[in-house]
Amino acid sequence: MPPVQPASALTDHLGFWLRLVSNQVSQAFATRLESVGVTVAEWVMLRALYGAAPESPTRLAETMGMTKGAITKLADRLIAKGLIVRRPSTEDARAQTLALTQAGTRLVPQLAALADANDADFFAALTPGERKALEKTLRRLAARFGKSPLPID
Amino acid sequence: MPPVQPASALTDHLGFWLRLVSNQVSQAFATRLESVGVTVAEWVMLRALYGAAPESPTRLAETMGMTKGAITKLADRLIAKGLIVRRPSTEDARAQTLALTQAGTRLVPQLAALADANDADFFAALTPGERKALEKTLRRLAARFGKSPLPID
DNA sequence: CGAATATAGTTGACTAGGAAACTTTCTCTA
DNA sequence: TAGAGAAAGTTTCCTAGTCAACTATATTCG
Repeated sequence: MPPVQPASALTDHLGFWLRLVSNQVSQAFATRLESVGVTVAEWVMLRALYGAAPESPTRLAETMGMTKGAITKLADRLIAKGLIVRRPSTEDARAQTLALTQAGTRLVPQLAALADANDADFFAALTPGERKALEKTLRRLAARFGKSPLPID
Repeated sequence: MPPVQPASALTDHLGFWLRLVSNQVSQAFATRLESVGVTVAEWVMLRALYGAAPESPTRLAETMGMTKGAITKLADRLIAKGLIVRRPSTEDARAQTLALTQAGTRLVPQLAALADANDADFFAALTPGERKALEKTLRRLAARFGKSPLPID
């Protein structure tokens, strides 16, 4: 083996640990959602539509941090599952609106309960103080970026 | 709008904030790597091979948290770029080994410098104490899961 | 020893998302 | 008020993964 120049390790970066833990939480959540036949991205869209006026795909794309093309396809899937409906806007002939169906509306609280349980389980190892500190730090970092898209929770 | 049952918001979950910030860091890092024509997954594999004996795809799959199929394709790309080589194992006729080429070996320290810069910039908003606390918390959470795959940094 | 089983790696079918081209409709301005 | 440009959505093509089937070789054990 040739002598190698020093190079920082993957684990030397906070970004690494952030990503590792984030992946673990999301994977655990995805597994829970799977039992209800919903993906994480679907949960995010359903939650975004819950208790809100019908939203346009463009607005959803902005808040969810996805492209409009991705929103079109995600919406198609949720429509196929009967959880949302797409209707032409009455004001703008170009625009569409997305809204929950009754089935979708009924589902969201259940999904929210899964999200609560996942979060509680995952962060149970932390003391309340640590949880608060973590949240504060993360919020601060997130804020540095101005208006950020929602991640896929 | 029908009366809705209460449902926790996306932002009520620590997992949400973790994911949001993780996405931001990774996106920023991906942008830096793009200038060198390397993806984040490629960086992880290159770094894993740096200063180490040749690795088998199976071991890489475990440490990188990807399937063997994904490793095959990722390795194909790095081979096409001339950064790694694949050779049959001398001990096991089924096995392959992956190792950096000279070009790959030369590249890794540059990529590590990009990773360092990305991390420094991103977490510059935190005090040293906060950074330490964040790292400690993340390491603890990560450890709860026993041996975890590397995430895509 | 030889058959069953396990393991290494690749491949193909599929999924989810991004980027950019495209259609339709709207808005703004000369 | 016509024409240029912007905006809303969809569609197409591409990328990067997963999963499961498959081939080839190793290992185990009756």
